[in-house]
Amino acid sequence: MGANLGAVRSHNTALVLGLLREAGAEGVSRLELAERTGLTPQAVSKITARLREAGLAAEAGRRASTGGKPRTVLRLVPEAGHAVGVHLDRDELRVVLADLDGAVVGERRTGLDLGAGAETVLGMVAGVVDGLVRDGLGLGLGGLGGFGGFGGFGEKGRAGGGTLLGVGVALPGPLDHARGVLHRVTGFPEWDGFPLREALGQRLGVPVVVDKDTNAAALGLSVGGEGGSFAYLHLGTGLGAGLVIGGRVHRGARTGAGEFGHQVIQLDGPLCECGNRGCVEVLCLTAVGRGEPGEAARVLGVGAANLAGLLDIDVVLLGGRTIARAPEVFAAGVREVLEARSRREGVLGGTVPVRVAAGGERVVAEGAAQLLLGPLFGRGDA
Amino acid sequence: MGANLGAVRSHNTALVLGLLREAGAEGVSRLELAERTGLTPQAVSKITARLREAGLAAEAGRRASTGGKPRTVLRLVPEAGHAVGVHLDRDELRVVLADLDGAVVGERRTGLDLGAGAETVLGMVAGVVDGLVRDGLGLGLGGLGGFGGFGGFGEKGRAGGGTLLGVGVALPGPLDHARGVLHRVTGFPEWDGFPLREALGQRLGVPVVVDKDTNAAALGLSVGGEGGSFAYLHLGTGLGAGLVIGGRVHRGARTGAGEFGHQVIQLDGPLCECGNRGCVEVLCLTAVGRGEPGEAARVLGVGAANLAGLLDIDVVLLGGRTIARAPEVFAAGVREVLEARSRREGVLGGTVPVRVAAGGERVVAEGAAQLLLGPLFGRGDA
DNA sequence: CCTACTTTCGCAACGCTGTTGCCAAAGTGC
DNA sequence: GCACTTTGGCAACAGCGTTGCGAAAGTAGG
Repeated sequence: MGANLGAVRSHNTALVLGLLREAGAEGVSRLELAERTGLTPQAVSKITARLREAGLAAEAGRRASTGGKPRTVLRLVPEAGHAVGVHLDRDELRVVLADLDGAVVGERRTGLDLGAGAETVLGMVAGVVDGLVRDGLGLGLGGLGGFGGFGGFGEKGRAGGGTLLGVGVALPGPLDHARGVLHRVTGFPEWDGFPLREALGQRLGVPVVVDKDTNAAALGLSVGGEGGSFAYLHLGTGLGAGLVIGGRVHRGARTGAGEFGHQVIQLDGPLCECGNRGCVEVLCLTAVGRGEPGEAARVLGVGAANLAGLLDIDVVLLGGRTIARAPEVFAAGVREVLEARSRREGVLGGTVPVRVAAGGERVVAEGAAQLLLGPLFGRGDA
Repeated sequence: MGANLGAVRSHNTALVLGLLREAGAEGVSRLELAERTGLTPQAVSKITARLREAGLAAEAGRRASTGGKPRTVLRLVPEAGHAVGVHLDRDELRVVLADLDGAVVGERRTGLDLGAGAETVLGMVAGVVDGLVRDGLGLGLGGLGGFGGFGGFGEKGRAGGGTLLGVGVALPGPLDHARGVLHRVTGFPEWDGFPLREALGQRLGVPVVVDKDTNAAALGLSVGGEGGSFAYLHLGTGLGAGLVIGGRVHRGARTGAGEFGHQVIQLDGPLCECGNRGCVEVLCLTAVGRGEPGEAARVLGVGAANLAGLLDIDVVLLGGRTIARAPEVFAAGVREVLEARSRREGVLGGTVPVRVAAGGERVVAEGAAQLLLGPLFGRGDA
């Protein structure tokens, strides 16, 4: 909890690295970095010098002069590091290899039966990950080792395509993010209490981070440019939410946050499989089943409006397979409820916007990779 | 956003000060502080030496020996600083004077008509605050001046009963916490857009912080010992919530968070004065009006369960005049809903506990004082 | 082309942070 | 009374961002 000089260093380094990533290929000058961090130009120079020495940043041309020496533009070196993102769904496995920028440089996709048993699935995941890394980075796992702070980016760790930071795994159902232990994957009781993080970490020899699929997606969207606070509502075979509050994923003490599907919005309504009555999920999915996406959107909108009012978020993002089948219908329907409510209540700052999340079906896997990449840029749990 | 050495210093100082406050009259030893902050004992010695020199901390006896030199116990000096908390309600004005510990050392209470106009009310508040400070600290306002960081605790600032840090004002209705501007006090349109922070600050000559009543109460309860994350549900003439997430009050970007009363839990339910249908507030208050507190508690419980599931909070606290009339009925009713839901869903870590908030009717005013005291202990907005 | 000026950015010295090594102080136990 | 344990202050230290200053690299005007 207490801060020492090392903490200052890594905090400021992460901050600068984050701004470099945001700038993308266009780059940023040292003075702009100084302005945006509140640090002195000299401090930025020292920090960027360390980053350049580590191979994480590089000079990339210069700006036009404004009457004096032109500013030197710095940019992130995306190939300096990679992370693997695994989306483990009920019937599908998707694995992506992402560089520091978050850009996908390799992808594998295959069918999967989550019920085939932990060892079988684990072996499958390990095999696909190993193959992808071997192809993408030109080397296998095992010899790479982990990544311990910034010292880890020394000469030794780099080889071929750069350091592999680790593997992020996103999957549905309650789990313990901090310990990486699954709790209860709905419909697959054989996974109860499975220590996924440790098991996969030992198998692959690199750091592994586990999170709920909705949280991973929210993290990915947050790093991808959705600043501030937002809710990602995922409507697929179930309904869940990932919450980003003040730029950080909100998981709650037990990684239980985001139980959006079982918010009750209809007292004594129809019975949900969770045992309650009138949950958003059962109302929404039965409407979809009846072929009434408009009604489903309205129900989803009521839940979204509740959430937006309670947390004062900046934007609502929609995703998931069911949304993908009629994105505009859902977006419009949810938007209408939010607009109507803000009109009546005279909410400050206007209506909360509603959008369909960018990234499509790959959003969860990309977010899973960000579980490893994010901490580099100050988006981690620390 | 960037951190420099001054930031490290004030962060660690606030951390130590916070642990000293938590320890209360019992005190803490330097080594315990070192363990709990993660700092070295020597760093703690330096920090506490500064605090003792500033008059904020003092030695207070020693522990029993465990085989060597006994530990010296340090404690906070509560009289080293005070803050005023103002609870501005629709029909009542309550002002408390609190010391660094948050203990109330003086209180005034009087009837009030919020509709009497801004200038009249402002004059009344200023008069009561000035009288309370004069009696409590043995000096008037004006010569005291503000408090700028830790340098402000120099010899000059202290006089009589110690430094006055400022005045915190809590009141209902939407407002802008950052700017201290009211937006819309329900039922009193003459306050729309009133710059309360600036107006009262100029009048009193000390820093003023403005916040919603529910947020102030939540802050007070958080500092008072409710650690972690919780929701404070306030049921009085209206229904609102104050949210504490990870030890910090969550206000949202526009201070709009906590709109709990108008969460819709009954699609197409009875019309609420806000224009929506089936809000928790209208369902709950009409049940109270019908003389059915049990039904009101059930409705409140459904809303609380939605909130608890969405945010994964540690505890639900109840407060407000309506709760105070039948505290056990409400607590039991809300608890029952939460227990039933967690039983059905098999929520990890058991049921979220429900309690009636400590502090009674003074909880908002005490929390308002914490708007000034909190930042000293790392509970501020920074 | 040369001079004057502006702007960027690195080197060196600095102040301040927490850390480390060492030792005096203040107890207990035999 | 001696040996030992534990606490906590003094002094030297390493590392952080900051400040002062000057070299580098452009533009603008004669």
